[in-house]
Amino acid sequence: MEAPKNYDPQLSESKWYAHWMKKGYFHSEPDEREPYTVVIPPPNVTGVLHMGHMLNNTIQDILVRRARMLGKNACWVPGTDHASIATEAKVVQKLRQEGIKKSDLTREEFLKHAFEWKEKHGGIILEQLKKLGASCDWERTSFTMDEKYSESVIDVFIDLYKKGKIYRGVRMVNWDPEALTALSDEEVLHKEVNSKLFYVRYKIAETDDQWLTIATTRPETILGDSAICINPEDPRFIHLHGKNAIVPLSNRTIPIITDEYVDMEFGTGCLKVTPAHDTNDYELGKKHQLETIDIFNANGTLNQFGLHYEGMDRFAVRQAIEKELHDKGYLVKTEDHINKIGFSERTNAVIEPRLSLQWFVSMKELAQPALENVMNGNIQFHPEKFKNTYKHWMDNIKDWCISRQLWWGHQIPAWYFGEGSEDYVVCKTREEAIALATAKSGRNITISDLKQDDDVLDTWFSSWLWPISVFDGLTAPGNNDIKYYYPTNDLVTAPEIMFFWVARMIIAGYEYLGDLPFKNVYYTGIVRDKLGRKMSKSLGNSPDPIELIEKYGADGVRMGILISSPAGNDLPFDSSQCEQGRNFANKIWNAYRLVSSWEVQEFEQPKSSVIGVEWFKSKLNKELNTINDLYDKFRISEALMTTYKLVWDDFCAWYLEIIKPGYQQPIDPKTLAETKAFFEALLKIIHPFMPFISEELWHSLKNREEGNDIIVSRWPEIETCDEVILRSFEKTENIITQIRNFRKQNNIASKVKIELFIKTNEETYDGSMDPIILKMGNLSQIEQISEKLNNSSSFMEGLNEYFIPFGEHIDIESEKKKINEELNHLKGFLKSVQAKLSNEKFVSSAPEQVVNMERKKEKDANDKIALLSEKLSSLN
RNA sequence: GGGAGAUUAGCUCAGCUGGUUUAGAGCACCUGCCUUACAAGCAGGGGGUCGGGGGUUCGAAUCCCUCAUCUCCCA
Repeated sequence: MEAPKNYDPQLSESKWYAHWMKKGYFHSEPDEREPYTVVIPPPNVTGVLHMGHMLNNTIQDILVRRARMLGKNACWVPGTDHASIATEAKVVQKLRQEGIKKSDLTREEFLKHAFEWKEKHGGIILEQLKKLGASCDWERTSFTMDEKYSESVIDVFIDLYKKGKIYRGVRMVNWDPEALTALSDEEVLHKEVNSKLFYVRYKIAETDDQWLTIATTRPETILGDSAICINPEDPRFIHLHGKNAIVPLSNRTIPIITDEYVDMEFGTGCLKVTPAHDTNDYELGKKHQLETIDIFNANGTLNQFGLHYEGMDRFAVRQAIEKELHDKGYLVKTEDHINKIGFSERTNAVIEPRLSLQWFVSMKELAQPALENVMNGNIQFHPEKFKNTYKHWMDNIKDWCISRQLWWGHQIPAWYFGEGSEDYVVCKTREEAIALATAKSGRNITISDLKQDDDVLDTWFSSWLWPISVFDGLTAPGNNDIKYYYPTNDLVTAPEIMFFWVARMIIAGYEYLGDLPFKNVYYTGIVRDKLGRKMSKSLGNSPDPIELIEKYGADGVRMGILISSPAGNDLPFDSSQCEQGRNFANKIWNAYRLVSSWEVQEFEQPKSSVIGVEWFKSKLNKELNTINDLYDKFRISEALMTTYKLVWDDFCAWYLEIIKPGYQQPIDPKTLAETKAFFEALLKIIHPFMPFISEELWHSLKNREEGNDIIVSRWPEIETCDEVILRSFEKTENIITQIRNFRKQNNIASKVKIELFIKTNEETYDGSMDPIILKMGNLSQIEQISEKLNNSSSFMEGLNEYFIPFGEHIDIESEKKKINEELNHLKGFLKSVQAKLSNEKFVSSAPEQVVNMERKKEKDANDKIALLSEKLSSLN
């Protein structure tokens, strides 16, 4: 049965994916081959596929498939991340819809709900990746809360604690009043916001009517003020040194202190100090031993220190207090002001700096090898510019707050046996805890005396072990997998999580295995919509990837998303790009239809086919070489573009047209065999980008033995490439284009045969390409002549002149115009060349080669101008 | 406020260890074609002086300075 005109992706995709799965091609076990390992950036377990995943996983699949074809033992480990805060937020929300409050549940009950949710929604994203064609080793699917995995997380906590790298302490942390947890610095997004600057006056103590004015963006925190601070150098406020001030509304007396920290230029030069609610104020408070008055509850409402505002939300209080300050004469004025405010990455709540007791990892020392090995190139970033960002962060690395006041995650293995700040032990089990606590306290501790820390660990405290723990590298050290697959090869991820994840994996890699976790990091860009906005669920501007796949085919979408996406660049995505991908698939499909339609008959290979084959062999090798090089440089989208042009332009538009027999004519066996061999090689090159159609046609092209699938075929080897024939063919293309141009300008149908005469002025002309020109130009003959041919249209290629005899309706004027345009161009060119050559300094100081080149340009241009001028005069 | 990067055809990007022809590609666009592989196609074509200014050099999109605009990271 004849193949349909258009390629239908639906028919091949599920078929071949199932076939690959059945054959176990994605599964990897250690063997004697060279390993090629990629670990997926684990998506949130309850997430759904978005365009960012599509880009990211397409790139990984391309790398993995190519490595497999290069004969490596390719292993792509998939999995999901428990994403503690994001998942917990979703579960809490879902429970709320059912009328259940988290606070009404015990930890165990809540976790039961969470696991149910995970069972129901977890892993949808992995199923979606299969639609994309991702060749992950699904037998190795990991989850950051798997038993072994969790064990390794806890082990690492204990180990770092024992090494003194983890400590517990009261610090100013980023508090998310909505999720009711602390966040790491990296989880806070700073945004510019229009706000107001409030000028509030404070009475100076023991005076009747002396005041000072402060400027603040947060008037509600007045109730937590512990001091007023001025710059000691500020001449305006010398009289305030050593005095006290009265806090409005609460009427507390607070000291006026001096510190260089205060910017005399900003606001009024008087700063109110609220150590409990601002990071800088906290530092000031510590320095000057100020009282710390925390006026907020955990959820952002005011507590008893908030006086009559107790129980109200912080933002409501800001409005109310503005009014009260105004009514009571404390508010001097307000001004519009733009400042940066921190928002929770997950809940988008305004972050409240809050003093609390948390666990921290001390990072400075741990970070050293991770910094060095990126800077010295042991780990390579693509593009390299991200090294700068990385270095900047690593040089200024801060301690990492790892405790989260959540339940979904790895519960911190600390056991408390008393109220004292040191009354705890860190260990794996309750039994160990009893023994340790007994020893530490010097009294007999029983189970009922022990309470495990309620908090869980930051999600990234488990993700940073990903390349190690998916291979059980910590719980079963030195096992075959970890020995074989680690270090992994390439990591493909977004620059946004360079600090969250990439940097910390590198740190963990060196700390725990003494080796890098991966050799290359490929940073993808952010997928944006046409308007340049980041694609997000809340904006609703992200197309559903699954719908795209249904519409354009997985191959089409893969190509569409990759075609204009160099590493590290944002990708403005428009679904019309997938059309290009779909069209390409269709082009390949039709090339196959053509090749498969030919009848074979025994006869001698036409001269044009002999040359065509010879040329394409060289062309294929040259471009394959380029493609390999681009892969090595991680210039994946350029490798795709090169492949696209090789297939569409060189193979379809040129090669197939050259060897194509006339309508209903047979083809000779030699040409057909060679063409099929080319087609096979091309399908292999296409396969990493478009796995489905390449597998489909691989089987259409030939009956294959069981197990002879393109996915496990060998990547084409580079053979020699004849540069001479390539250059000669380029000229031939020009000649044929000129002939087509002549036809078009003179309205001569492509079916009508025409004659071509050549006057050769170049010695190298050997006529070897004539059979191709004859066929592609649809010529009746090519004849060499030694004199100009009158009454003809002509063009030049190099210095050779080509003549096509005039038909009846040739437009001499347009012929002249054409020649004049070319002359003008050449004269302009010549002028620029001569300008250089007449410059003595150029001739004396430029390298000889360069000067000679310019001389040759000058000669060529002159020769050509002479020939064209002559031609022009012959037309007159 | 500190740091990094970018600015090349309508769009997305190459080119940037300075010199192989007065800048390349894909898409989009324009013109003509339903020429029996493909109109999801074929053939042909137009379009930028490389963000502005200054400098170094025999020579700059490519190096330096400066201004402008944008993006990202950090505080």
